[in-house]
Amino acid sequence: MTWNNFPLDQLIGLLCYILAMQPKNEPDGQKGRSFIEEARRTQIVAAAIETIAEAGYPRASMERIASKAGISRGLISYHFAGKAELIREVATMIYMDGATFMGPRIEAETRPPAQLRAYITANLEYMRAHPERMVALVEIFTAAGTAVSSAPDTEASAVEDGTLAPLVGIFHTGQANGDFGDFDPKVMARLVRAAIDTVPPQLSRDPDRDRVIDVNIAEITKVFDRATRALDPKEHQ
Amino acid sequence: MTWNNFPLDQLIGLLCYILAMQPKNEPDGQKGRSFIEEARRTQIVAAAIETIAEAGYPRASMERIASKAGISRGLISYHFAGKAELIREVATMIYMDGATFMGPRIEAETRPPAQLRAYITANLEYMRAHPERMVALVEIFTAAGTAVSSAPDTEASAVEDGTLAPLVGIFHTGQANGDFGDFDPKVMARLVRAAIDTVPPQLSRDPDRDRVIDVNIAEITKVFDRATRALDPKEHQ
Amino acid sequence: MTWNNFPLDQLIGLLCYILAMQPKNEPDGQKGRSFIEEARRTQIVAAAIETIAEAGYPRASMERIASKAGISRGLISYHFAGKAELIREVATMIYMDGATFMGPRIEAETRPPAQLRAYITANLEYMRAHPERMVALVEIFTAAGTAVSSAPDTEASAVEDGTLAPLVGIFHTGQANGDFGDFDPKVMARLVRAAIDTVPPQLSRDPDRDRVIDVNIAEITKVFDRATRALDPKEHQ
Amino acid sequence: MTWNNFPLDQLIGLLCYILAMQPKNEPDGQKGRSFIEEARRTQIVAAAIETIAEAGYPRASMERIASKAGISRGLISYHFAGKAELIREVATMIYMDGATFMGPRIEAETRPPAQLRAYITANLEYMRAHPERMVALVEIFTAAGTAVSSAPDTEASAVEDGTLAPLVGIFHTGQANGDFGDFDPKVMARLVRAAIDTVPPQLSRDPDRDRVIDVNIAEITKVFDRATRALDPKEHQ
DNA sequence: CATGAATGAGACTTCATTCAT
DNA sequence: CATGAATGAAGTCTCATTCAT
Repeated sequence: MTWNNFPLDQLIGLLCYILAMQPKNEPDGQKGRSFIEEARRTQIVAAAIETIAEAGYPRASMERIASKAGISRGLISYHFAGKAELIREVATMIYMDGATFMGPRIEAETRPPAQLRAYITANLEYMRAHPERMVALVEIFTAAGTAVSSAPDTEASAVEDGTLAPLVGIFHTGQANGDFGDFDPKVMARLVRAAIDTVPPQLSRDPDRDRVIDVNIAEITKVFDRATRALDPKEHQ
Repeated sequence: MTWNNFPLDQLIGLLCYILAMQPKNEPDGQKGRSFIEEARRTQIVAAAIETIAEAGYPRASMERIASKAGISRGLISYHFAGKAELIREVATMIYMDGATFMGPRIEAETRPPAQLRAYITANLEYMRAHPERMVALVEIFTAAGTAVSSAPDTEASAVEDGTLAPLVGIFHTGQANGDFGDFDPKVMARLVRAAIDTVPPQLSRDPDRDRVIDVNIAEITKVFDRATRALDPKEHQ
Repeated sequence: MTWNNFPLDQLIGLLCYILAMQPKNEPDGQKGRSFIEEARRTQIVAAAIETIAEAGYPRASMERIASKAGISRGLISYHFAGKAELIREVATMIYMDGATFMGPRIEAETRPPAQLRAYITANLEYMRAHPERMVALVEIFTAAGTAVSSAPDTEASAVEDGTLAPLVGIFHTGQANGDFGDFDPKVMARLVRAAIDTVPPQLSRDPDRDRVIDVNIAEITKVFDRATRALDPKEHQ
Repeated sequence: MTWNNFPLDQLIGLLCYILAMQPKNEPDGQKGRSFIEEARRTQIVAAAIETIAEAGYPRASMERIASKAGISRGLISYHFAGKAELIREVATMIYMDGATFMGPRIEAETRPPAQLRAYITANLEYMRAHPERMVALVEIFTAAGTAVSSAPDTEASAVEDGTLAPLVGIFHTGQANGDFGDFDPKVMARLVRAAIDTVPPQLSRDPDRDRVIDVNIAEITKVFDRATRALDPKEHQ
């Protein structure tokens, strides 16, 4: 089982849900987009990330994003059907990039406990490399998340399922082979994500980014190592 | 040391931080308020909680809150100095009520590990009783938190410190007497809170509230029981 | 000709115009008002004067006036048909009181030039005694004056005529007996009033009230003494 | 010393005070403004002047100004950062234009008494040409002046100093060379301005604009000519 | 492909006024 | 006679979006 295939599929599933959240659905998005258009979209998404990370989602108006990108408001509307699509693009881009960054690191491990540690560590290392991206993502998922979700049971749950899928997969495998103890995989996955999502706000507050990352890697991996491992001494180590 | 005094003091410390976030600080606020006024304020706060829980903080406009309460926009302005004061009241009310609910349950336990379990359990039992309150509180602390935080190191950190103080206290005590192992109390407290704050969104999505609460109580207490306890000598190293 | 009768008549004429500016015209106002009612009205008017003088007319809301008086908003509405009537009462009260204060001082002089000096001096001495009243009056006549005047030629002109009448009378008399030179009495009266109305804003700015009053009395009387007196050396002195 | 340089500098000083009254101070404002934008700004400023002159400052809401200009409310916000900036622009525009109009006329005179007459005459001639502008300006400086002034000694005094500076300069020069007698230059300047500011309200009331202007030019110049000139030796004492 | 002018909805607040008690 | 609860209008501002150029 390669990580590259497994979770990326799941992520793409997630992204389809995200994309499906808005009615205006361009044919695919990968099709007839010129080079310039793609470059502009990338530039705008980058500006949006910076703006959201610095000013917070509620203050990230199209105007602010545009001026951060050095372009006009209208140009954003030209390239994106609306603010919702832009935000979706931001989330998608960060997810895809994050998966590319984290995938190999998790794939490098063979046993589920090590994969879990790698998952946590890779997430936080990605934050160390791109703090503004993760800050932005958390902003979007908190501030914008509830604002967007209107049909409670459908979309939001699906998005969550997609987000948690990689972790749930690790837990299932580990429980099957006895590396992990007995717990609800989905609930545990949610706790891991919540723990990881604890970090971006700290990065906004604490200037010593490296220390924050290091401490949290140590503590979070330790917590979930203990929380998930099988209890029987014989099985352990 | 009774829990009644200890964490309530801490919570009041938190509330002072919350109140201090806004300049207009009435002498006490508890003074000459008529019965009708108090009733209206309570009604408006309740309507605000419902609105925030249902529509999310960003969509909880004064208009929506007013119409949920069946009153006019102006009446809210008559009873509250502004939206900020209303939101502060909502947060304060939930915190105070939550402290009243949870205090005795935590106080009933004498040893830190049991206090930690009681803290988690009491939080989630309170959510079972008042799910919309906790949804609203999380909305406020996420959506509004980032929106408000302009001075990075001052307010947000102070509010967080206040929120985490009771847990940090438990951890310090338990580490001192050997009940708990070695970990960073503040980071661990943040993880516990993050785990608990995982639940309100689930309540919005899953109609089977009791099952959600039960499962999460079981899993979260188990996770942090394992994560915090002192290592058995034979397991160590 | 006694000053007491002459200008007071004119002022009452002015006041009738002022009162006529608003449709709601109680029978007379002097009639069936109880003692308590009169006391309340006086108290409210005094609070309005203070509030306007301190906060400026635009900021002098009914709420602020009420709380300055230590009573409720509704009580003002009970005693006055509306804000317009209250403001009219304020203007009327100040005018009447000012006339009572200044009348005898002007009447004490027999020749028009001395009456003019007395008029100016008495006005400024009244400001020294009751600066807040004059500040309030100027506030009302500037900020509120234009806001109220809707029919250009009718009311505003009438009010102005009434205001200037005493001075115009002095000038007519003085020109008839040769004490004054040749000039347009109404225009000159307007200049005298404008000069006097220059002082209240200075009182708001300069804490040394006495110096301000003294300097202005000296300069303004000197200016209009020179400006109005007959030119022929023989007639002069 | 040319008048063109002297008072324009002073006026610019005044404008700096006005501009400094509001925190948001664009680098220059003269920079990259398109032709259309400049035209719209001019149109909006013109509409604001008309509205203020007709309805009075307190009734000159953004809505009224917009509908007078035949545009939407939002468009004003698009071109001006807020109402304060719009009003500042109005004041600035009138001042600059007035200075351009009046400067040469005053500069044409060499001796201070003639300059004073020219100052008064030019002011009133400008009112003849643009009565609504002066009405608006007086409205702003009275109604808005008191509304804005919160710090007594700072802004209001500074603005007043700037306004009076040109006249004070004339008086100082004239007193130094013996053309003027002994009086307080600042107080006298205030009286001259008050006299001039007497005229705009008359224009609102009297349809015969030319007569009003002519009479006031004659009377006001005469009054301050007499009031300021050095006393003839035989008249003295 | 890009701009920026323009709109209109919506949010928060202030305020004068009314009315039941 | 007095209170204070309540309303609704009006005002300023922000913002996403549309559209002519």
